[in-house]
Amino acid sequence: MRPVRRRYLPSLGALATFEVAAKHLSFTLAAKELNITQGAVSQQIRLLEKALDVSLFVRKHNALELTPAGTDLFASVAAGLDTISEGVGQLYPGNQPQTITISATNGMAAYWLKPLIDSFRADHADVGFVVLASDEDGAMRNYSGVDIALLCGNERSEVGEELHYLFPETAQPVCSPSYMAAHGPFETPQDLNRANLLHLHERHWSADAIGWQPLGWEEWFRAQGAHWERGASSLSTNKVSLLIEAALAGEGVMLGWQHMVAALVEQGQLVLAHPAPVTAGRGNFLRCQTASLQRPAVASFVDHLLASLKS
Amino acid sequence: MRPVRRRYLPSLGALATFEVAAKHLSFTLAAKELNITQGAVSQQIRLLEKALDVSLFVRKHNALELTPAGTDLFASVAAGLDTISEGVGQLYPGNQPQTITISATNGMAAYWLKPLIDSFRADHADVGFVVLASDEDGAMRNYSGVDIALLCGNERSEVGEELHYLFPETAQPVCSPSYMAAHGPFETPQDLNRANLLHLHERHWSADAIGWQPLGWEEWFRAQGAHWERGASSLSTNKVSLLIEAALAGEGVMLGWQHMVAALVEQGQLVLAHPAPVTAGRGNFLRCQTASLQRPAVASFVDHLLASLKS
DNA sequence: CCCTTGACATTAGCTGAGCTAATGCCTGCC
DNA sequence: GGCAGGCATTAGCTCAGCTAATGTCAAGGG
Repeated sequence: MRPVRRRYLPSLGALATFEVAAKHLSFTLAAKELNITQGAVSQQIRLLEKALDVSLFVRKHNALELTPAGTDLFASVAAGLDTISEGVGQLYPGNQPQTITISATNGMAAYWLKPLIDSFRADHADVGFVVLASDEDGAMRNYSGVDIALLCGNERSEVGEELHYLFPETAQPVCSPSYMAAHGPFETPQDLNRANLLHLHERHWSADAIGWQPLGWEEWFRAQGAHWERGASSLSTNKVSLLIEAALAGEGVMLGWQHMVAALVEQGQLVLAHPAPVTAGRGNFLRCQTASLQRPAVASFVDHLLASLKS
Repeated sequence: MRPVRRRYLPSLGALATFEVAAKHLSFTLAAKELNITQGAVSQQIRLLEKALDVSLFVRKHNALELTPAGTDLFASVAAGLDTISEGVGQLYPGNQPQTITISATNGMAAYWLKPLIDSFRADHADVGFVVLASDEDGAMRNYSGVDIALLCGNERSEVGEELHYLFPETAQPVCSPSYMAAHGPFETPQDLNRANLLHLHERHWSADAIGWQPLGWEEWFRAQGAHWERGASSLSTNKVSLLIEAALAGEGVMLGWQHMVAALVEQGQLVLAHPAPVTAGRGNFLRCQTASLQRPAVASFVDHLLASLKS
């Protein structure tokens, strides 16, 4: 049986989808934020325009523009949803002082999350964090005990939780500038066969909290259509931190996840040994309990985190 | 597949349902306004409270009260939906001067709708009305040509339209005060056998625009568990207006639909010959095109009409 | 000029939120 | 004690909202 229309309005969910699409001017990015497919966004917008009997977007090649009607509607829908969100948020007053509990894998926690927390705390010194990191203990992802879980995979949310797509699982070869000076440059993928390739051991991937297909040098060479000669390596470990420290020390070349090494590359501590990436068909997500999101600090942090992905 | 949560909010449709329930302080009345069952409202509110992890209502016997959290949420959700409604309404500017086209049966148009239009125009003198009334022409209900249709039955809305429950189909015996003085009182239903019962002819009920099971004296006596002696009657007509004029003139007793005779009873032109009602298992509805509702005058009139049912 | 890329459009098909219908529970009223 | 009326609950139905796949189109690069 067909849902009833309320307040003479079309689907309120569709209006919220419209708001996200209008914000991004992209159905694809809206789909990512909402964790649904681009086709679902496209269809929902189409049905909304039909129900309202008005065009909201001008479709251009590889771009969207809002129509004047769409611009006006975006303003009022965003304002209306802001009002509603504020009201829902105020159901949970007095949550001070704030502590936010987050779970993540070790590498994610140390090389991506903590810097982000530090930048957040620059403006929110009153908010404390509990960071629960492990590659082995799968229970860390179980989230009755945490506010936010950072996850890799193809996640789904359950009743009572929210899910946000962060970025794809992409890695590139990186090494220290000194290693590059001594052994580089590596102009073709094939050239990396002469480097000391540092390995993330199979045990990392099969650990309980990860449980994914490996994304290592074998996958990298295959993606570039090059032949991996499987030369000797000075290090293979299941500990990402040991790997990164070895790379920083100039020991060799590691495959570095973009989100983990971006800051180090920016600071010049690491350089790209070769620009070619390898991407797994999975993404990184943030999953959060709805109840936690009613706490302003948690909502602020999630906003901060998502905003950081756009800069 | 499960709908995604937007803006960390629970189902926006559920929040809109909550707003209606909070306004009425009744799941039953909210269900009537939304044209869904009371169980659907109850369930939706229960799931909303679970998702928010907060109680919004205190359930009392035959009554609801808003909790403090519910009161706060009601204010913000109503304000948010007002903002969104206003934005949607403004997609259709420049609809001046206003003309509203309404279809109804003859009796409904003459004895209920027109007084309502008059009271509305007291405050909206710039709005004109086209009233299309017929008991015979079923095409009047076809609503590509009308903004609003007043209907009797168990209606359903289609895509692109809204439906509102107005009131049940209930009738009571009425006559003029002079007839009452001369022939009354009628203390038991059986007593009405000695009155001149005025009849709405079968052709009225089988007319194309109505097409319902009759609701006449036979049904009234049966509902009271009394015996109808089928005495002679001075008038039987398929025209409700002729019937009402005969009753006003003191010719006899008619079965008067509450909504049609309420004003005449209030003005003392008619009195209840007997208070017992008969109710058909159907209701009266207002059905309206979504596109029409975007016009402010139409929306205002519908609000006026619905508000009049509460006083 | 052809191929690739990336974003929107569309469609077939799946599924659980949202609904109905029925019934139970509970309290106040008569 | 029985009735009335409103909320709670449940079994079961269905289509809105989604996925997955594919088509279309225009811009950019070789």
